[in-house]
Amino acid sequence: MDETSQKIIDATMSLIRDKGYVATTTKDIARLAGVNECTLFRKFKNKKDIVLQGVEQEKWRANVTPDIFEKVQWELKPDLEMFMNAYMDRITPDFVNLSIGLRAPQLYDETAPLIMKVPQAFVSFLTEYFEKMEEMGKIGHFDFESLVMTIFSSTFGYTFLSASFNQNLAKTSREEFIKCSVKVFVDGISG
Amino acid sequence: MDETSQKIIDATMSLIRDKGYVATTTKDIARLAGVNECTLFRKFKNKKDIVLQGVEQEKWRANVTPDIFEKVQWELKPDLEMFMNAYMDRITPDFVNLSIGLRAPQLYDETAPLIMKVPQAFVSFLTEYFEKMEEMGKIGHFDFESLVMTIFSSTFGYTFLSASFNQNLAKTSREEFIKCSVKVFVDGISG
DNA sequence: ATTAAATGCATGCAAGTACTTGCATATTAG
DNA sequence: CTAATATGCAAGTACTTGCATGCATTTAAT
Repeated sequence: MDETSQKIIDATMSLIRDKGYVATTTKDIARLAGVNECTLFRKFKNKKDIVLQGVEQEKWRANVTPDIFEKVQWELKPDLEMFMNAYMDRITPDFVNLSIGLRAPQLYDETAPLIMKVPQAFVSFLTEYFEKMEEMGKIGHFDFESLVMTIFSSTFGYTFLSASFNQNLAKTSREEFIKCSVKVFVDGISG
Repeated sequence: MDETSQKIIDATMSLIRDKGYVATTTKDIARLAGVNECTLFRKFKNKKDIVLQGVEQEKWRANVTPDIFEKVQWELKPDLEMFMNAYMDRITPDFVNLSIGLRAPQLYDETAPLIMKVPQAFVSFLTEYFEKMEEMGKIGHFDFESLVMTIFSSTFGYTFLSASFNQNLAKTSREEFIKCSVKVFVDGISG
C-alpha cells in the first residue's frame, strides 16, 4: 500500500466516522487527504472501493486478536474486569462512530459481516470462558448463552452510550462502571 | 395536521430509518407518500423541516411517559423485569434504526436532545427507584449511579444488538435474556 | 542523465440534488 | 353556483455529485 493510497483511505474513514458514508464526498476526501480528486480514481475503482479496502485494514478495525485474552487468571473478578477493559480499550468512541457511519445500505451487505466480527469474538470468548469455569468447578451451572449476553450487552451498551452521549447520560466513569458491574455480576453468579 | 402532511412525515421518517437522512431524497419521499414532489415544499419549509416536525410527534418517538412505570411493586425481581420489558416494548428495532438514521451532522444538534430523552427517562426512573428502595430498607446501600448504568447499559445493549444483528449475535430470546439478567442483578444486589 | 511512473491541475460531463414556478384540475366551503 | 383551497404536472433553477481526460510537472528508477 503506497503512501498516497493510505492517505486517501485514512481520510475516507475519518470522514465516514464524522459524517457517514453518503454525506462524505470524493471532494471532501481529496481535500482532507491533500491530494487531487482525480487521484482517488487512479488509485481506486470508486468511492465504495476505498471504504472496502479501508475496513480490511487492521488500522481501521478494532485490533481484536485471540491473544487479547491471554491474561486469564481463572478467577471471576479479575477476569471479568480484564474482559471489559479489553473491550473498551479497543472499541473507542471513534470506532463506534465509524461502525455507525458504515451502516449505509450501499455498503451494509459487505461491511456488516466485518462489523459483527468484533462482538462475536468477545461473545464466543466469554462463552468458552464460562464453560471452562464450570468444568473447573469454580462456578455453578448457568444458561451461559444468556449470561454472556447480559455481560456483553452491558459492556457494549456502556461503550456505545459513552460514545454517543459523552458523559451527558453516563456520568459514571469507566473505572467506576467496570468496578460496580463486575461486583454485581460476580455476586450474581456466585450467590 | 392534515392527512397529506402526515403522509409526508411518515414517508420521511420511514426512509430515514431505512437509509439515513442524507440518502433520503425529496423525490423518494414524494414517491413513498404518494404525492407530488412540490407538495412537500408547499407544506414544509424544506427537507429538514419535515424531519423536525416528525421527531416532535408522539408517533415517531418511543412513547415514554411517566405512567410507564406505574406498576411498581417495590419488589426487586418483578420491578426490574417490568422495567426491562417497558423499555423493550417501546424501543423497537424500528426506533433504534430511526435514531441512528437521525445521526446526521445536519440534524444532530437539533435532534440529539430529543433522542437522549428516552434513555434519560429510564435512567432517572431507575435511580429514583433504587433510592426509594434503600429508604424502604429493601436493599442495602450502593453506588446507585453506577448500578443504574450497569442495568440500563445491559438493557440498551441487548435492544441495540438485537436490532442491529437480528439473532445473529443475540441468539438468546428477549424473555430468556430478561429472566437471566434480572436473576443476576437481583442476586448481585441482594448478595 | 534519461526514462518511466506518479501526481497535480484545470476542465468537462451526465446525472442527481433540493427547491421553485406557472398553470391545469380537482375538491370543498359558503 | 361560486370562489377559495389543495393538489398534480411539467418544466426549470442553481448547484453538487461521482467520475473522467489531456497535459504539465514532479519524483524515482535505471
